[in-house]
Amino acid sequence: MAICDDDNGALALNRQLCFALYAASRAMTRAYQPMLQHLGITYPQYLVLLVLWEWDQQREREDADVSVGALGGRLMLDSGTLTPLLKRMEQRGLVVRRRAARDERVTLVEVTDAGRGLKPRAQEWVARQLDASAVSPQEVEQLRSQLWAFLAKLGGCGASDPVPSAD
Amino acid sequence: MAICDDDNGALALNRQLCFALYAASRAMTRAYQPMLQHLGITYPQYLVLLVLWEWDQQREREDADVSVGALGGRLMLDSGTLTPLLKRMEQRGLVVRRRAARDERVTLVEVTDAGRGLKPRAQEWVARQLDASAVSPQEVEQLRSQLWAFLAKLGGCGASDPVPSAD
DNA sequence: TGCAATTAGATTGTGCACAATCTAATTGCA
DNA sequence: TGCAATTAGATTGTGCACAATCTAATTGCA
Repeated sequence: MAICDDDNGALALNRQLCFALYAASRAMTRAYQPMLQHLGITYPQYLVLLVLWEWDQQREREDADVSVGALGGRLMLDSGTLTPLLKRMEQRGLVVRRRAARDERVTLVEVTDAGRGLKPRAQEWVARQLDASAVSPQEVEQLRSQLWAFLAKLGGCGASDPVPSAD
Repeated sequence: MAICDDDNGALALNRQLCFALYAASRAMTRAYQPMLQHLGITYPQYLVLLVLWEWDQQREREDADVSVGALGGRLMLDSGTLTPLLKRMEQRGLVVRRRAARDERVTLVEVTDAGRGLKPRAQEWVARQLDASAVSPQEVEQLRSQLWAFLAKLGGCGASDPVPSAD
């Protein structure tokens, strides 16, 4: 094979990014394992709870219920992923699922007290990890904003940085 | 609920990063779908091929065979993921698997001509995408190096940037 | 106002990830 | 030199992701 290294060119460069994303995402999941195992949930279930915790807090009005579609929109996941995941969470008593009264096609998801109860523990763990971590808040912020800029440019189905410029 | 927004604090910040990584990784996979479907492979299979193409080229000596373990080390995947994946690739004629003669515990993986044949098509597609993309090579490079720095700090099991500082 | 088109989830099937465990081959030391 | 410890993959089981399809509810227009 007398082909020089440049043969890889664009492939090699692009590969670095697609592989880096893939590896970093899995490494992040791995880093959360000790906490998740302790709480008895999975990483995607944790992400669902983060959204539910946030929305649970924000709602002032009684009818601000969360549909499977709204959750999927926020997490960019479809019903094929969420339906079974939410059923498992329901079995563990973390959420309740019920059909909306005014449109029976819609399934509403609500976090239970048990689900809310996991929040302080998660919060404490995350805060401790950030303190102990070699990664500075500035690095986290920079990486986060670059990832969202990248996501937006990938034309990702309505992807928009939930923290546009300042928080 | 009279809890103020700061309640989310570290949780919200950290959440942005872990979710951004998760979403960006899946968005990247999604962006590759048109090509992957055309080639009849999956995203992880594509990553395996990238490694095999690279190593296939580099080997000058006849015995530079790739073990499942070496592949797993490079991709940070274990045998539970790779074994079935490689079997599927073997069934499609993209790779050959055989036991090493000098250590029967080791399984060697080799890319076939059919597997090599996909490379030009992948290369062309990636080059075209990069040209058409709204993302500049500088952005790609910056994001890539930051992800690797982050990966290394996560203490990721021997994770090291394959392109340490310059390429 | 009835019926075609749309919409929201649920279901089905394939392919990862990964923890836990198993099996067979190999090492290395008593 | 025999046998306990180690090592490399393979296997098993659970839980995502997601494309494709299905079903039931709802809309909206002829």
